[in-house]
Amino acid sequence: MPVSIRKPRNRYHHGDLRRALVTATLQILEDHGPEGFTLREAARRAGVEHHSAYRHFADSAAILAAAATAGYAELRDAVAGTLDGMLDDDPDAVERLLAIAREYVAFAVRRPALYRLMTGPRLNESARFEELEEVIGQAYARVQAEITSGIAARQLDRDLDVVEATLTLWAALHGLASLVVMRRIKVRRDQLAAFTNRVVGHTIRGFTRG
Amino acid sequence: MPVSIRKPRNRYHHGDLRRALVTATLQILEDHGPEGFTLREAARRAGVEHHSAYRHFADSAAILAAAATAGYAELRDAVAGTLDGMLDDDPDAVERLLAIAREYVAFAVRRPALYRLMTGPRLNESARFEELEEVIGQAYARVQAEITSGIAARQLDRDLDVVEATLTLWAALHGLASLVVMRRIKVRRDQLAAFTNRVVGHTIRGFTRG
DNA sequence: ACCTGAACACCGTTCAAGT
DNA sequence: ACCTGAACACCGTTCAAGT
Repeated sequence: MPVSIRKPRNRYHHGDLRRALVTATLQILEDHGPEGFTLREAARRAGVEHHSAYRHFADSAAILAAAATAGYAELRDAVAGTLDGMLDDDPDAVERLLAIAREYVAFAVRRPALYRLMTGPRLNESARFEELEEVIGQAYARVQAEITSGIAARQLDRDLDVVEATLTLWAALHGLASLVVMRRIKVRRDQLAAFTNRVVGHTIRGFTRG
Repeated sequence: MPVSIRKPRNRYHHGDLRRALVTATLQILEDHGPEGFTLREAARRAGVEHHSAYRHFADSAAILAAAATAGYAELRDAVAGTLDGMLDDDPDAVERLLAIAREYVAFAVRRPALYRLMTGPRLNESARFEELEEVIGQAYARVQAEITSGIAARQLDRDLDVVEATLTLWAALHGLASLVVMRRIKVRRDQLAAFTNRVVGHTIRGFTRG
């Protein structure tokens, strides 16, 4: 008979089944793409009977929403990290927006299946998921703040509509990332940053001078 | 006993089951979105036992690919029709590219579920579907031709890389259409054309002047 | 509180016939 | 040639227990 340990680990997930299911979902996405996800497979990888997932999520869409939320948080942090890392050099607004673009596209290429989930039809009725909407809003707000301060610094056209410019950049980033991830645009990895600079540069150039 | 008619209509689909399945698929998309499609539901709407679909399609992805092919053909024709309709007035390249943009976004808004199918993850391994790739290529080629002649007419920057400019515009169109269709950007319908002009205008302005 | 287990109505795909 | 029908291994979700 084995010596019993104090902390009862035999309950297996110790209340972390929620996290385990999200982790399993992210793994499934990497292994089999967004279409490979099933609630049952996630439960299988987490080592529990599939019905257990309903203790932590309303339905299978809620698990995907949680994975997408983690993805947007990573994207938001990657963008913020890059911008914060540039603070010392204080480059101009165009450079900072290009840095956002490179980071955004790099994220999509780094996690293609997760990116497709985050922007794909399975999250269509995502208004249900507050936390997801919030973290998307945070990522968006960071981009808008950069454009706002670029205008204030007179490095972008002072007549620019901030909201519309942010949406324009967002659309350009998503469009490019999406086409690259879907392999409709083929770029070598070591060319990706330069390619992103040139493509998004066209749009950002449209933001300068009146 | 009913009078027999010469043409044996009782075979029900007369060999048009393929078309009937694609039509049914397009209807399902309109009714329930891209996630609502199942092979069995398409067969049900076409009035046949579900297995009959395998006589005409390799698998369920092939039915979706056929629906997407029809969608890209419609998009290609809509864009071409708009451009051809402008021939008399001979407007400049910027105006013609904006017309493409408005038509593209209008198509996506007109057929949101079809658009999401056409650009979504379910068509990921679309390289299998020759006809689909071909019709996408045709739509793409029409856009590239406009940019090429815009450069020749000195209305766009002569140093523009035609391929990269086309990819840039394509990304801008897809990004905008996608965000609108996914309801991440909310625009009133009667504002959509003007909004598209302003958003894509930023990018196209990046194509002008050296 | 958290997880199991059986059941239900689906799904795509394969095998074997029917006409 | 084209469609049916039964079967198989899945799926998400619900109901009812188990500890």
